[in-house]
Amino acid sequence: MRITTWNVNSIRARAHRVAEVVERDKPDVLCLQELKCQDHQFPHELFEDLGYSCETFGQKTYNGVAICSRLPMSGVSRDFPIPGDGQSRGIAAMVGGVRVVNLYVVNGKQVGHDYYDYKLRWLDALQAWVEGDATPDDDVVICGDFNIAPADGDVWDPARWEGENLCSPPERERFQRLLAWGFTDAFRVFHDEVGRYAHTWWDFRGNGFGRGRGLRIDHHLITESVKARANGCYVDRSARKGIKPSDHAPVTLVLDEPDFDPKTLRI
DNA sequence: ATGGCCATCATGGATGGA
Repeated sequence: MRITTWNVNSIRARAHRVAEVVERDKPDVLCLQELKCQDHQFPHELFEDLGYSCETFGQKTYNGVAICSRLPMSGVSRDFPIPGDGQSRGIAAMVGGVRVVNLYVVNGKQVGHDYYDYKLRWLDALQAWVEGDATPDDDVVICGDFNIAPADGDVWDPARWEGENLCSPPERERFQRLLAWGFTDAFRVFHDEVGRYAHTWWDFRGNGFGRGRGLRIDHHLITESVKARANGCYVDRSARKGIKPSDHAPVTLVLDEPDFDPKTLRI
């Protein structure tokens, strides 16, 4: 089973780019963030034609998440970890015996901003939600846009980013708290490299992608039982190239494929 | 360089992204 996470930065603006990747890679599960549309505006027909059914949790203009699957989904949850906050940032479903949780973590804007405080509260609520929803013995994958670069090796210029939003100690501590509970950062199971092939997001401004100025902020967190089935995790940098790309690249977790080469890179 | 780029919105400058 392959589970892809991708912040598409508007599904309507990105429909063709998403279809291109999906047709080529055919992931079993596709977790999307930043739909930037309401449920009725989501391109369900496009995904049906590609062989997927989609559960969406949309919102006008901002946020919005969806899980699209080639396999049957059940037990769909929406509107967590802070129900009723009007922000569509969490959706989860059972797929192939795995609890797949798709998150669009609050960006935070800037350390000290109200949005940053909300980010930390949101991450605290996420921790509580996880602890109430699952145990470390369950088969759980939490994936999505975490808006956190966990370590300096995930940042193109750690000195320039030191203490900044996406890299600040308080948010990194919250990421570590999820690991302490029982999750593993799947990408780091298979890759110890730093630099451009370990990044998932590049700023549109100043040709950040072309200059290798990226961060790794999109992740799969997996419990031990899922880790035992994991054979790889790769970033598809090719999706960041070409006409009107998202500023994020898709990241794919590979399960139950013992012949998959874990050093696979999509340049 | 207190910026740059991009998507959205009862369409044009504000908002949010990261």
